[in-house]
Amino acid sequence: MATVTGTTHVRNSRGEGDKLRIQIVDSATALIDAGTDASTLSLRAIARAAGISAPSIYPHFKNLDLLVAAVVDASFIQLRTVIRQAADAAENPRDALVSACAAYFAFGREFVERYRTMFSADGYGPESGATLALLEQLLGQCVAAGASKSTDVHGDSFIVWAAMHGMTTIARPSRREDWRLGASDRSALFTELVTRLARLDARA
Amino acid sequence: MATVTGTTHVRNSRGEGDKLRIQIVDSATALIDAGTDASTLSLRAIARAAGISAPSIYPHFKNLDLLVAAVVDASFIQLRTVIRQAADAAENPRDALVSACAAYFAFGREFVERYRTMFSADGYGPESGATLALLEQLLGQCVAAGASKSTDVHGDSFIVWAAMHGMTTIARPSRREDWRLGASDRSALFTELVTRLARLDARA
DNA sequence: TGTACATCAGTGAACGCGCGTTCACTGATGTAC
DNA sequence: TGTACATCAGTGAACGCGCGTTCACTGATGTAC
Repeated sequence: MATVTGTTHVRNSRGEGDKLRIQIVDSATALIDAGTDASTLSLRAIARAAGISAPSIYPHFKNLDLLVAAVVDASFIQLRTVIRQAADAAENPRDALVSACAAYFAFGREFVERYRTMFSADGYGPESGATLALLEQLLGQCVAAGASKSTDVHGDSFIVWAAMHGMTTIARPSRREDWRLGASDRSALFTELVTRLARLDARA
Repeated sequence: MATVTGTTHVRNSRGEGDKLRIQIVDSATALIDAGTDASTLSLRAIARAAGISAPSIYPHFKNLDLLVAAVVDASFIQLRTVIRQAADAAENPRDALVSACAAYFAFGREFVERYRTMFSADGYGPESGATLALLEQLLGQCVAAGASKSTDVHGDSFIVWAAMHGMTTIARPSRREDWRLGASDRSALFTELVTRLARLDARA
């Protein structure tokens, strides 16, 4: 785990005190991305990383949970943006769904601890529902275009999401190395998982 | 979260000091099952729950991580037993696999925090591989009996496992209540997920 | 234009708390003679 | 059979630590007159 050394904070000028809020969220995000797990993450550690004193956090966040909630919310927005970009870059609904799912997977694998934090917080924040809704919309477009045989878009998008979540969290790097994946590699398995659950047609 | 009140410990007689080890593991398990999450679980809390003094843990466990590892190992054995019983009670390979998966899901939903702990610890312990191997064996029997079209038992059992894991961890009670599952309920979705990923034939 | 003042951004010291860990100990009990 | 002793199971007090939170403060800067 890398140690996040605190940059010394330069005092914001008058009327710009709210800037620190963003800096605090960014520092907390960096701390989590550096591998600090939920149990080690403390208000004081975040203050150190942000280069400020611990009491300076209070004007911006009443407690650690609300601070983490802000990180989680921002992360869900980031995740949704990444998914949407992947979908928008695709040529057809089927590719859009598959690419979107791949982007989700990639996000979770890149920001392991943050992803975990996003799904550890109670209620997942209001942004998680929007991410699922986006997935549902993409699957709906597949059905409309005749690329998916799904007859329950609502339910199927949920199981796609749940299964992706499992694939994202269970297959961590440096774990389960004793269990070889043989000929089929992990991302191929991931695509296969999405294909079957979304009831996509076999590739032409 | 229920508070686990410590039973007062009666001193073991001579030569039976090892009994405390089991009592400590049991107390830690009870503490976790009562909703104590990983960040709150402490050596002292476990000692309190077991009705002993904190230093009394040291002769049995060098540190908290090793104690939790013991809980995790025992839990994987318990999980595997539950799965195996479900499979053994079934009439055919297909039902065996589906029942085994349902048992897995039920375990994870009953012992939410413990399940989470099992998959939070580094390396998952040596018992997790055995659980996966059991799943693989069940899928293999489905293929042999002509109940599954899988051509990659190794890979397919992995994605079944990963997807179940996602379904187990993401669909927690009291969460996502805003997102209604409509006509199709959760356990039906779970069966559907297993059916598709294990490439089981449509029911007769 | 100059000055007094209110406000703002942020600090440093201090508190009580639960934690992991250590240490010397206590008292019961089996065993050797 | 009696007694001294070693061993065993477990304790209580103490330590230093990082934490969340409070409090009175500091010093820069915009604003009113």
